[in-house]
Amino acid sequence: MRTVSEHAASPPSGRQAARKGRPHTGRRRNEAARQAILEAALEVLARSGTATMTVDALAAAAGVGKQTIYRWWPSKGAVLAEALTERAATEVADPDSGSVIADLEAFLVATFRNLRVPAVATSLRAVMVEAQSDPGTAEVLAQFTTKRRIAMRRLLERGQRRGELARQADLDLLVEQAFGFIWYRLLVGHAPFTRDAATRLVRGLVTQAKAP
Amino acid sequence: MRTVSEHAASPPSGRQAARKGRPHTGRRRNEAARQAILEAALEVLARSGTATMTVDALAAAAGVGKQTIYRWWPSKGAVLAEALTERAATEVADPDSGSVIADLEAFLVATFRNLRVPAVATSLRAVMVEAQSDPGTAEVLAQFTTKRRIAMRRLLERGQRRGELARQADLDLLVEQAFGFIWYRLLVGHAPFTRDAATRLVRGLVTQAKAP
Amino acid sequence: MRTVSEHAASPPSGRQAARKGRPHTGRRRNEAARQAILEAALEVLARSGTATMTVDALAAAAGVGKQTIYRWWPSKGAVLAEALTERAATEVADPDSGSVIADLEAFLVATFRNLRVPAVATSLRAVMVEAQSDPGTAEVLAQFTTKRRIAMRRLLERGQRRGELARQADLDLLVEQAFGFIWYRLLVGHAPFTRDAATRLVRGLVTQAKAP
Amino acid sequence: MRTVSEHAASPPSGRQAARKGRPHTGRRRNEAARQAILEAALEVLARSGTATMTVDALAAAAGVGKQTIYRWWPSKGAVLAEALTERAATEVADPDSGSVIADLEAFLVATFRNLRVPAVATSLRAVMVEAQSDPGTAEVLAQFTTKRRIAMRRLLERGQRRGELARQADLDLLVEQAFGFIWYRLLVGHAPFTRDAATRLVRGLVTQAKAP
DNA sequence: AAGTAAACGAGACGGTACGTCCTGTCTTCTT
DNA sequence: AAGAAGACAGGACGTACCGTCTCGTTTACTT
Repeated sequence: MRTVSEHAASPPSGRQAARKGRPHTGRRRNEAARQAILEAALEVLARSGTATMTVDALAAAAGVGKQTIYRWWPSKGAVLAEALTERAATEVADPDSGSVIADLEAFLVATFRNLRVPAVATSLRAVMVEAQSDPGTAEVLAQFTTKRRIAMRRLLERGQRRGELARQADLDLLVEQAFGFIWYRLLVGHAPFTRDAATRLVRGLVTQAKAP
Repeated sequence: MRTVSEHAASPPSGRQAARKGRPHTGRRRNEAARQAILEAALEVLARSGTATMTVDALAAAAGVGKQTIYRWWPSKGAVLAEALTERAATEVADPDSGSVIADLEAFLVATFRNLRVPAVATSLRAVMVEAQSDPGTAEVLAQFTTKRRIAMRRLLERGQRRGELARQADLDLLVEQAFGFIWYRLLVGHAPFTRDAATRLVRGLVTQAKAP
Repeated sequence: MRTVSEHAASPPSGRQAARKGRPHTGRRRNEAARQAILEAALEVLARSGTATMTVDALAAAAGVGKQTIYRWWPSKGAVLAEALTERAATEVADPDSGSVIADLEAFLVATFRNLRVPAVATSLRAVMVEAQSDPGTAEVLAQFTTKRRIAMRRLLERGQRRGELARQADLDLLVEQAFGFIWYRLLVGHAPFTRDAATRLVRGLVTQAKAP
Repeated sequence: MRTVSEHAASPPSGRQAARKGRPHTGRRRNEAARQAILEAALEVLARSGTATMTVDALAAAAGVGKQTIYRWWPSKGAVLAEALTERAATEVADPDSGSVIADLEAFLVATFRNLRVPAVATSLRAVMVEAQSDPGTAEVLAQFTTKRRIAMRRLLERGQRRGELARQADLDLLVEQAFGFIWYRLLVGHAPFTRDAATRLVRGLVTQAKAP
């Protein structure tokens, strides 16, 4: 997986193109520190919410100097966002059973289950909050959400190709309705992420997608 | 409309009940200051987003002491929420043309037009951010969003009663899909609130609602 | 005694002249905090030298927010310099026995005794160091040293008026030789501030001052 | 002249003695780098004073890795001290005209002229500052100042032997008064190193030294 | 009219977190 | 092995806000 930090590390490689013969000088990035920071981010957040999620606490928990954080990430939120992205990639699969309904249900049920974990919900909320005032976080969040939308869209496209969904179904709209529903519940908090809610959402989306 | 500040102002009234014979002493609340604060809140926010929305800046912009803010509101977010609620009450219509499609389109086109005003979008984002950490703001936001959901639901119910929508259509789901779509775009910012987007959203919702 | 902080507090009074009718608004400076900071400065420094003399430690020792320090002093060094100035005023007297030799000896013996106290020597060194890179401290140090030079000069002037010293004696030169000797020993540390050293210095200065 | 870096460089030579048959392995010390560092030290210092005199800046200015500095010198101040010592050795003369007054005047006028060069004054201040917290620098400074005191003392001794100065004149005191005067002006900065100041100082010292 | 009490603009206060800077050490690749 | 480059842990810096706490003034009601 291509991470943000790999991207952040790319400028030196970029300079490589400019100055031939100097592919890299100096100590390399410490991968252990990177991992420690990402893990500490989730742990600190889980420990007691947004309040204790300070850069100092993060650095201390990771056993790292603050500068090492600021060297590779534009902000606290960007760290968090990357930590989330990395975990999401390993946790949410891309089901392919041959039936859109089943796939969509699997996808959303798994997502909802994930969101019932308080630490996950808190993390996502925190990233969204940061993104509203910090461009660095906003960018990482944009990448994260885009990746998720693409994942669901691909799932739907398979169903459409198989003729399970109407040819003229507006897949992008469906995807935005689905993730909109999720984030809205996550942020407004008026209703929980029950299994039943997932099922109803699937039924609604499929109904819309099948109609000619 | 019962505002937060009226609620916040109640303790003095509470003391009144406790100590008979002393209905009120001292200077009364300065209504001009209240207005100045609410207006300044929107203005400061519009000026340059969530970042500069500090209590000091708000107080300075309103020409008011900080204590005057903290005397009447529990938090910055509460001020903002009240400012928004007060304005929203005057701006939102409830169209009733006899056709759900027309009504829904009117409702959403108006909403989208509103969200294209930068100051409005910024304000809503700020309230949402504030609500994630401040319970007072969260409550106001909950009231606000509930009111909006009810408004759209009523609109849909009229259509359902008239037989325009399927009897078994999941109206609550439709409402959450709609507002989810809106808030998701507002917060992630990956796509604008074009008129076309509103139309597509209406079409999707109606398709889903009409299917048996 | 007019202190630096009083001076620093003067801008508001200065504005008073500009805007009539507004002699002062808002909470006044907390004199207790000022005292606590000055005392903490000496205490922290005495505790373990220049190393622990950080602004955070100073603030913590005084039970004060960092901002309260930065509000009234341009830098750490300026605090220290003021603390020293304030103490010096109370500790070093202006002897007047009728004999320059006796007075000068009293003055220098007292000064040397003071400099044998490690905390005092450390403080003076620290201020001198700060003054080399921080203009704020430099100014306060200049005031401090000027005051001390004036004190010694007045002592010598009395002797000159009484005819004890040659009329053409270069008093400013004598003063700079004396304080030069002191600071040189303090900073280079090649020899201690013994009583005998004080006596020799007095003899040398008087010899020079009496010669026609 | 035995320099600090020669001393610092001795451990490798020490290892040479220990392990016979392996007189030296690997690359030898780069003399060009040593020179570059010493020159950069003076240049960086002259550029804008003590504030910008950081190890990173020094390394960058010398086109050298930081480790190369730390490999050969115990501290920043030691570099500076060596740079200064090296230069001073070439610049200071020991006048011997046959007259103490003339010699002393020549010595001090030359010294004052040197101190009017901003880069020289800044460097000396920096070393003095560094010496207050770094023992290595303190030692080098002690050597430097001792050497200067001895130079002046020798000058005075010649005069005393020739009978130009009183036999009981306290030469050490005179020397400390002279250098005290100089460092005091250098560090407090209340008055410049004019030619007239040098002359007055000479007159004062000679007056004191001639009196019986 | 005098007294009393609350609200007000102003701004200082104790705290907390921020993002930057520097130090002295460690790591990588080159000479 | 020494060098240039530069990442690392650690820790101080000076700034920005927060929510609270005085100040002296203004306004309104009660005697």
